[in-house]
Amino acid sequence: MGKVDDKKKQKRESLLGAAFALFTSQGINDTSISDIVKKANMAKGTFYLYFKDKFDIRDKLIAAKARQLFFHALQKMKENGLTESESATLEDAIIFIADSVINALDEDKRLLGFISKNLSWGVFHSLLVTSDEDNGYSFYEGYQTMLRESGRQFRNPELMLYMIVELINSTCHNVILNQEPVTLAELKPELYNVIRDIIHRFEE
Amino acid sequence: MGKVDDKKKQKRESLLGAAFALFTSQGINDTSISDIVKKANMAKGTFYLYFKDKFDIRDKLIAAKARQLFFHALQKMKENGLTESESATLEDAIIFIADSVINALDEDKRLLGFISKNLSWGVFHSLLVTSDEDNGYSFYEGYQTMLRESGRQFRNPELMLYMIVELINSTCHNVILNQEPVTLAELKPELYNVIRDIIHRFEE
Amino acid sequence: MGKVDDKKKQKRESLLGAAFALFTSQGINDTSISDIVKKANMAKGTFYLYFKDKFDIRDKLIAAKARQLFFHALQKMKENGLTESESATLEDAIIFIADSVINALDEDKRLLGFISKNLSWGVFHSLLVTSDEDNGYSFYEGYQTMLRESGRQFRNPELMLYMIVELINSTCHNVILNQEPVTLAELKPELYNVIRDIIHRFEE
Amino acid sequence: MGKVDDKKKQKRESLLGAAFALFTSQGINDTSISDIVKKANMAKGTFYLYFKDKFDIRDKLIAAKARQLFFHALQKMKENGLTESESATLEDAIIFIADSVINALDEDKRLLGFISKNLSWGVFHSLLVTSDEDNGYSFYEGYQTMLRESGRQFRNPELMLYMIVELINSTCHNVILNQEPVTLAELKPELYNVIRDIIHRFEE
DNA sequence: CATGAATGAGAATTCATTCAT
DNA sequence: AATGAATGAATTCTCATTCAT
Repeated sequence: MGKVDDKKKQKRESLLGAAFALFTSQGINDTSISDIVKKANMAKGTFYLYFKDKFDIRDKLIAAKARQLFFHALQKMKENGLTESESATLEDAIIFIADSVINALDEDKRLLGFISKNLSWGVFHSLLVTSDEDNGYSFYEGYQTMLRESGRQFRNPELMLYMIVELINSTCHNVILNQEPVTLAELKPELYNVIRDIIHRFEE
Repeated sequence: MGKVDDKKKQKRESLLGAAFALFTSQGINDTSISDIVKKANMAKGTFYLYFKDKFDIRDKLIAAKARQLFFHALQKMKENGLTESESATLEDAIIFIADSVINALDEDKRLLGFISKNLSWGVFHSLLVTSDEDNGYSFYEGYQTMLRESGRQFRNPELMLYMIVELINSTCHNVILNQEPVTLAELKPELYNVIRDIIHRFEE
Repeated sequence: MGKVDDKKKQKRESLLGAAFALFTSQGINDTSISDIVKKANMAKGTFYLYFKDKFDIRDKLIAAKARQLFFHALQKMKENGLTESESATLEDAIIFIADSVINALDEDKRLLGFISKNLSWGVFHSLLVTSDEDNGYSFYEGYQTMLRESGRQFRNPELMLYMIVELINSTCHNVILNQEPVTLAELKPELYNVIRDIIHRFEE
Repeated sequence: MGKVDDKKKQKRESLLGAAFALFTSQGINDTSISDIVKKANMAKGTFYLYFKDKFDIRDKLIAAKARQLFFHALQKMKENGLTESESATLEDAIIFIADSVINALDEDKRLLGFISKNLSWGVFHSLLVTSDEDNGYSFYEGYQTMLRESGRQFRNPELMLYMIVELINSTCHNVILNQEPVTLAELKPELYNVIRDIIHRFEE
């Protein structure tokens, strides 16, 4: 039984870890495969046993990190019992999740730089629909359940989500990294108001 | 002023043109200084007489292209006489400009790819406040004039603009390039509604 | 003898087959051990249990293929009863064999490319004198028998054979692969005439 | 005037010289671009200013060396006044040239190994028809002149030449390098006899 | 016997930048 | 001002071979 497989998983994790550290500290373009394997204490050839090239490992990393981010946000929401509360609206839930994610990114600016620059809708969407191999949870199902349980009707739920995600992603990036044109504290209330507006607009 | 200056300007333009063609067709990362000077019919050394490096010419290009885009949109608005119309609201004007820009980008997808990937708020902002060396027009002044002439009061005009610009930029990118998750025609009405909401939210 | 030996022989054959397919389709230089074992459905290490390296397996292959070629030619000659015919001269026999081999190579151009590029006199000679492990037949003995049975005397039979073989090999290679400077049909009569001349020259 | 061009020519020659030394001493496959530039005392990048890759420089080398070989043989023939002699036949002339080339290759076995392994008919033919850029001499014209001046008629002069060249090339290779199956001294008379036969065969 | 993960030297190629002309 | 030859560090990727399982 899997002593070998264990080792392989460990190597893979090592490479992912090293790549993440380097990507976030010096940028993807300035990180070479050489850098990654040196940091991971492996031979150069080993990299190619696990990943096709730099972009392959980048994509795997983004997916993993973004998934983690959402997973933590959902867990937090469950812990806070928001889902059971009578008065909590759909808006509250979505904003709670957004706030969790934003706070996490604010605390880890490197992660923000990495994810935000590379998170296209394509990646995000495939992340949504693919269920995690470890826990089998699909975010898109969760989203749909939330909408259903709210008892309300929405026109184009996917577009609604797209606009919310893109708005958050694009406005927070510069605000968190450069406090420009406002601070995060100033942005948040306005952002959440607009999110409420968006949801309202899509309700039938 | 003179023949020499003319020639210099011409060389500079040649380089900018060649770089733009290459950046948009093969991407910045895959374009070398060698490629640029070859396309511009110049010697390699000449490049360094006009630009510091690849990123220098990239930034100059983005600014020029984005400025052009807005300038055309404003011109179009003037031609259509929207500014003189009694009933046209501030919302109408802003959406008119947005629509012009979006349509231009939809017709020139390469330009979209180039600008959208590189247009950070920093670049956009410096573009706003800097007045054009040729015609001395500053977009930010124009924006403020528009707000003033509407006779209405807004809380944080810069943040308002920021959110609108980021929302447009981030939602249109993928929709135009991949028609995902909806087509541009489907996105537009929803997008413009949300823009109206944003403006409404910031009114005092 | 037994199951184990059978399995071993089978593995060896698998490797030889895979190597031949790859050598002839992509060339020896562009074929790696990795490619070979992958095609043979084996682990990399297994290769080294049967062959020393790429050149080892190449040499074994050439010998086997060349031997096969001659063996088929001889069989064909026996079937045609050329050997028993009264009027058939030594020249007729040699040209019959040459023609068989040339036709076979013309029909399998990949084999031609492979053999012709790698068939040095050294390999050919060792092929001649070594008797096949399976059927114990030595070509050189056959050649000598042919000469003896012709009842004629030749000065330097080995050199005579050498010149014939080299002439055939070197002229046919390019003609078959590129039809240059003439087609095979055009070459053949001239070639066979020269072979007759060569034999004549060596007769005492 | 060409101070720069002189330097360029010198660099090119340096690279060709280094490549030839290495190709002939360790083989093409075992010679890397790195080796070549190191031997030529240049930076690696410089190689690519003059040649596309290893095979490009190899082809240029073969052509140059083969051309040289023939040129020397022709010069020698003129010096010996063979062309003016009444009694010298076409056969004598061709064999004189062949002998010159063979002797040169016998004295420079490295050159032999290099040329003989790489001299396909394609290369040889392009060498024949292309006139040298330096002295404008085309070997094929010379060959045709020789035939014409002999006052005799030949069926397919190109095929005749092809067979002679291939026979010489293929038989001498192994004989010179390994003295197998005979020595060069033993091969020569037989070889030249066969060449006479070939010429005779093609006469109408 | 068989496996296949791991190695790490080394190959080809690119490219920004310099500098003598 | 303009040129373009030369540089050489840096990068990606391959591959024969070993060896613990």
